[in-house]
Amino acid sequence: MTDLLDRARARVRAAGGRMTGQRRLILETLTALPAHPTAEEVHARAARRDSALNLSTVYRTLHWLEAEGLVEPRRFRGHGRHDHFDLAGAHGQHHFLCTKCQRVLEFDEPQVEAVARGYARRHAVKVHEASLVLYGLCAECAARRAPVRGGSA
Amino acid sequence: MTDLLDRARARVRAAGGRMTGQRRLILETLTALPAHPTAEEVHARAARRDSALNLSTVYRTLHWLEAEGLVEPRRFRGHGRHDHFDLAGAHGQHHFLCTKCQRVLEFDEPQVEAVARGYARRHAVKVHEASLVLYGLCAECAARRAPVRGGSA
DNA sequence: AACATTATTGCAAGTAATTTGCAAATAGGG
DNA sequence: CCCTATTTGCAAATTACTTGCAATAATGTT
Repeated sequence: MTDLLDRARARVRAAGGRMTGQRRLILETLTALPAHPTAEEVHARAARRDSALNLSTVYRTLHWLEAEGLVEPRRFRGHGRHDHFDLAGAHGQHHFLCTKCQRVLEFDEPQVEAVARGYARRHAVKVHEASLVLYGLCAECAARRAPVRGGSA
Repeated sequence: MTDLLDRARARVRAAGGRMTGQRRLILETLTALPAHPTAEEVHARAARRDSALNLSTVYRTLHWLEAEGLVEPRRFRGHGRHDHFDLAGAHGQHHFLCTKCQRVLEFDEPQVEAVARGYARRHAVKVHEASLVLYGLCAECAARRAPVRGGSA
């Protein structure tokens, strides 16, 4: 966790950027928050430590971190139209989205990387990232929607 | 292609919706346009046939078609923050995005569905849709960025 | 074929998320 | 400690999409 933070700080330096208090705070906030927060959520949480922190600074910092490859932006269907941000490598690469309760579950699955490599080879492209998103009903919602056979009769 | 249109029309009927001129036009426009157009693009093209067609009608129709399962919405990183729409089943389920030239290539890959089924079984969830997105450099951009070894010396 | 009913449309105004211009602040090198 | 370019806060702007409402038109009924 903090190891990620250190890597991030080193990279920020290497990129020739200035390590301002705001950037440090935003980076730390990203490690403290649960997965895929929105810019508003990062701002709300970081503002607990620096109430002067501006939302546009959060947006600018997140985009800068993204350009440096330190943050991965994501968008989820059914979650309005805002962006979500994760420290690169801090969470599972793939996601399951419940279309009923909007729950988002992360997972990793090496087979996906194998598919990506196969595609890259066959089409002569370079693949830097693979993101699988599954849409469906989570265990709870599925159970509620399709009760056990003969259950309620 | 027109087979898709017919299925769509039947479904619209079955859903109890009225088959208005605008809906027919939007549906036909979706089959005529290249993959994943934005609402603006659908509107622009459809307006060539009915200049009175309003953009909000396009949005409402696309969302309604989505609710009926006839249209699949997508969002691509690096393509601004608008939604893209495709007639369900009209295009490949998965995508490759070139992070340099923004090109989007579609593909199908049965192995992905296998991964989805495996995940569904292990986690007791129901998966209705799986969407894999690969980010990287297309063949052209990869060739331009990393010339053949010893090429320019 | 005219009519009633109610879904759908066009228009204009509204909203949410994000972006930008600019003057003031400040990190980091000399 | 000072200089300069980078970064910040603030407010206004922009983008992509949504909504309220009166007018219009699709479909069942006669």
